[in-house]
Amino acid sequence: MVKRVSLWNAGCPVARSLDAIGDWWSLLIIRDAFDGKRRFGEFQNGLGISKGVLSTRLRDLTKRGIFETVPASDGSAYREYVLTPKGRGLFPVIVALRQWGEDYLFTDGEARSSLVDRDKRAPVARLEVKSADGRSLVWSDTQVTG
Amino acid sequence: MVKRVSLWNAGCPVARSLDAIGDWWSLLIIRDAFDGKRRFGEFQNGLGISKGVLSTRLRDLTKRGIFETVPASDGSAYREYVLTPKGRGLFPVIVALRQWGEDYLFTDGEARSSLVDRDKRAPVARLEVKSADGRSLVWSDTQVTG
DNA sequence: GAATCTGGTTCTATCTTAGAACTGGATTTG
DNA sequence: CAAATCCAGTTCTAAGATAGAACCAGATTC
Repeated sequence: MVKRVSLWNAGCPVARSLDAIGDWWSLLIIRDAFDGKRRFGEFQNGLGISKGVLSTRLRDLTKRGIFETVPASDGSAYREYVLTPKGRGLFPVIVALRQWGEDYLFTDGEARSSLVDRDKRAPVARLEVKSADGRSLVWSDTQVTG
Repeated sequence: MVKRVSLWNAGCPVARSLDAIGDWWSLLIIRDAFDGKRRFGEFQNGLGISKGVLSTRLRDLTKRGIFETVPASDGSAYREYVLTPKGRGLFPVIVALRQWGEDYLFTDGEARSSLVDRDKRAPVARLEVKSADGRSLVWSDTQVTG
C-alpha cells in the first residue's frame, strides 16, 4: 500500500497490519479467497468491484506475500490466486470481523451467512481473548506495553 | 460510511462489519481508544491524522454506536470519546490484527509493542478458532453456509 | 486580560475507487 | 477451422476519501 500516511514505522503490529490490508477492498478479497474463490473473474463477480481496482489490489497483496498465483486448477492456461500461509494467517481476523458483525449488525432473525465446522455442521465457537494461563480476558484486563 | 459501493446488503457479517469500519482510519482510531485515548487531540496527536478526517470518522463511528461522547474526565467543559459495548466488541478484531502483524510483519528481535495481561504481565495467548465442542480449527475445517 | 490550548470547520491538492471502454490471448461452438 | 465468446487484465475519466494547512470561536492558563 502506497501513498497514504505510512503506518509501517509505528512499532505497533495493528498499525503494520492495517498498512498492508487496511484499504477498502483487501479484507473482502481475502474473505472471498477463504470462501474458495481463486479466479480473477470469480473475485470480480462476487465482489462487484471494478476490474482496475481488483487488479491493483491482487498485485499488491501478491507482492506482500499474502497471495500467490498458481496454474489454474482446471488445466487451462490461466492462473489462479491462492492464499499463502501468511495470507491464511488472517483467518482469525476474518472470523473476528464476522462474529462482531453477527453480534451487532444483524437484527434477530435477519438472514445471514454462518461459519460452521465442516464435520459437525455446528457454528464455530466465539473467539475469546485469553491469558497465557487460560483465563478469559476483557480489554480492561489487558495493557499494551513497549 | 457513505459513498462507496455499500457492503451492507451482502448478508455477510464480514462485509457488514467492513461497511462500518473498513475505511483507512477507523480501526486505528478504535485501537487508540482501547489504548486509553479519549480526547480529540489525543487521537489526533497519536495518529498523525488530519483533523478534518478525524472529525468525520469520530462523528460517523459515534453515529454507528461504536463511540459515545461523555463529559471530560478532568471536569473541564470538553467532551471525550469512549467506546460503547458495541465498540468494545471489536477487541478480538484488534487482537487478531495485532497477532497477525506480530507473526508476519516484524523480523525477529525487531522492537514492537506487546499486549499483556495486566495481572501477570505475560503476553496474551494466541487467538484460536475453535469448534463448538472445543476442537481447534484451521480454515479448511470450516465452511460458510447460507 | 492576553496568550495559548482545544476542538473543531473549511479549503485545495493528491490519491483511491467507480465504472466503462478497450485489448489480446484462451476457449468454446457451430 | 473460423467466428464468437470468455477471460484477465489495462487504460481512461469522474467522483469520493485522505493529506495538510489555514481559519475560528470557546475554554483554559498564566
